[in-house]
Amino acid sequence: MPYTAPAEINTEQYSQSFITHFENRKNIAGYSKVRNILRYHPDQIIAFENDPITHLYEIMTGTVKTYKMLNDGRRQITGFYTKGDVVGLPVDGRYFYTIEAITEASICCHSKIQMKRLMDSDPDFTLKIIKSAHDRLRDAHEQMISLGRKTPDERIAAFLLKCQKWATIQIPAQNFIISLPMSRMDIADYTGLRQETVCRIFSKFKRSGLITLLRSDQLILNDHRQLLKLANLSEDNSETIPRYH
Amino acid sequence: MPYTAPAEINTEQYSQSFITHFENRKNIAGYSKVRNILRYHPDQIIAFENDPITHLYEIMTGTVKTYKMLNDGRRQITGFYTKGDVVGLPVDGRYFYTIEAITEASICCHSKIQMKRLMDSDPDFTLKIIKSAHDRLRDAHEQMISLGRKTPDERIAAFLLKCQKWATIQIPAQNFIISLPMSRMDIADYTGLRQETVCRIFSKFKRSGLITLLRSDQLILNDHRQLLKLANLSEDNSETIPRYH
DNA sequence: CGCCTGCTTGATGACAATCAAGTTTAGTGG
DNA sequence: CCACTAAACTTGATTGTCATCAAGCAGGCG
Repeated sequence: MPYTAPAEINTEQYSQSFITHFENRKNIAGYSKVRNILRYHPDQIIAFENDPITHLYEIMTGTVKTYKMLNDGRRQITGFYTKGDVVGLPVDGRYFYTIEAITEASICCHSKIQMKRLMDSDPDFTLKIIKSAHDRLRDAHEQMISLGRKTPDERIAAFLLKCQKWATIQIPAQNFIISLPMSRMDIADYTGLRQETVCRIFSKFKRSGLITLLRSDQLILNDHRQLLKLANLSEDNSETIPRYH
Repeated sequence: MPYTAPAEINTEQYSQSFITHFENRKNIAGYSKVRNILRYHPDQIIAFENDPITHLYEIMTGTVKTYKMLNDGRRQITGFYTKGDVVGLPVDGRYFYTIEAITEASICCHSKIQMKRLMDSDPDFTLKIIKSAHDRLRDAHEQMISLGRKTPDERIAAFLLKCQKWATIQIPAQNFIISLPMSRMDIADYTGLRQETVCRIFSKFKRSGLITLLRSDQLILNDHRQLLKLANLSEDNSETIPRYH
């Protein structure tokens, strides 16, 4: 896959950034220097595994994935990220994952150096950075029990509920139609299954009325309660579940 | 399992703490107030999943594990920790894992409040906190590709190399004998296998000469090169591999 | 010594991976 | 607008592998 440099776009059209998002105010020392929004195309790579860490990335729009690969091509997707998610930490070291855009995505790239400087002057900001690390770590642990101990059905159920969560973030309120921006292969590489198995479970859930498949990338969750029960989620997702009508 | 409060022990006999460990100096404002070393017995629980976060824990001696459980008893061990490892972050929220001692362990408990206060006054200290979060996150991602995409043989190989790393930290230099403080069941719950499968792979590795089993909890790695190749580790572990004689 | 717990080995079966064949969808050009 | 192509998705048939069930073994401790 050829690497094409992402286009730098006008930052003025974006009202949000890492700092405003977390701080709910608009001006901080060094703000404009840090801010740097880039637009990425599907399948475009944002950062490579093992490259030195230079930035942390805040997703503004679109969906992004992180993954690790083995030398023989086996791949594990370690996370999907949408609006508001922050990938990376301002530390010296190398990325232990590749970051790749799934859809068109605008991403705010914060330089590590500037982040460090900002941390010195603003304790609240520092806490937000640590909070984002905590979020990533919670996700990772949830995924570990999924991969290590849950059945394929449970993993897919958990995945679907996660998708719903993202949907409610990107398109707040209403709308029960959930879009899956990622391919079946991506879902398989996230859940530790094969794409055929993912398909079969989707079909099974459809037959049992648990979900409705409008298209291969659009579905409706018909029975959240059942899905939640099946997913065996240990984290409390109740606050993000829209009410039934 | 009955919960018994850990014994508070004399802090004077310990020369190291989170701060001195990371900072290489001995006095920081609030230092003595933060410092609080407790001793835990095997199988004693240090913190429960879903309890509010009150402390972060720095392992001084012994081995500790974190795990998540499903309501039907399935368990995933998400990490093992030894001397120098830090578990937890100074954020508001709840532990998303249970922390339990495997061996006798002395643990420095740093109160979240004090940690936050310390972060305000010392940017270097803050960076160390973030670094420890980064380390935990790297481990988690490595474990995700292990659980999701590696074969049982590869997972055990990776696990054994990790054990060696811990051994070289706890007992620096020489000594090729590696002690496994955890049970077969623990290894199974860490690698996403069953204890019978773990046993079989141990036996297979033994038959092939890859390892020597002195006792069920003591072994020697006879062929690091082969083991590394088999483990398919994406992180660079070369610096922690002792030389052959 | 005998019991108990943890570890090891064996036999069998369930289930997801694999291999293979369709089917749908999206994109392209006449 | 439709024909054609390629890629993504879905379904089917078979196999291999790890979980399961079961039995034996070894070490630790009263």
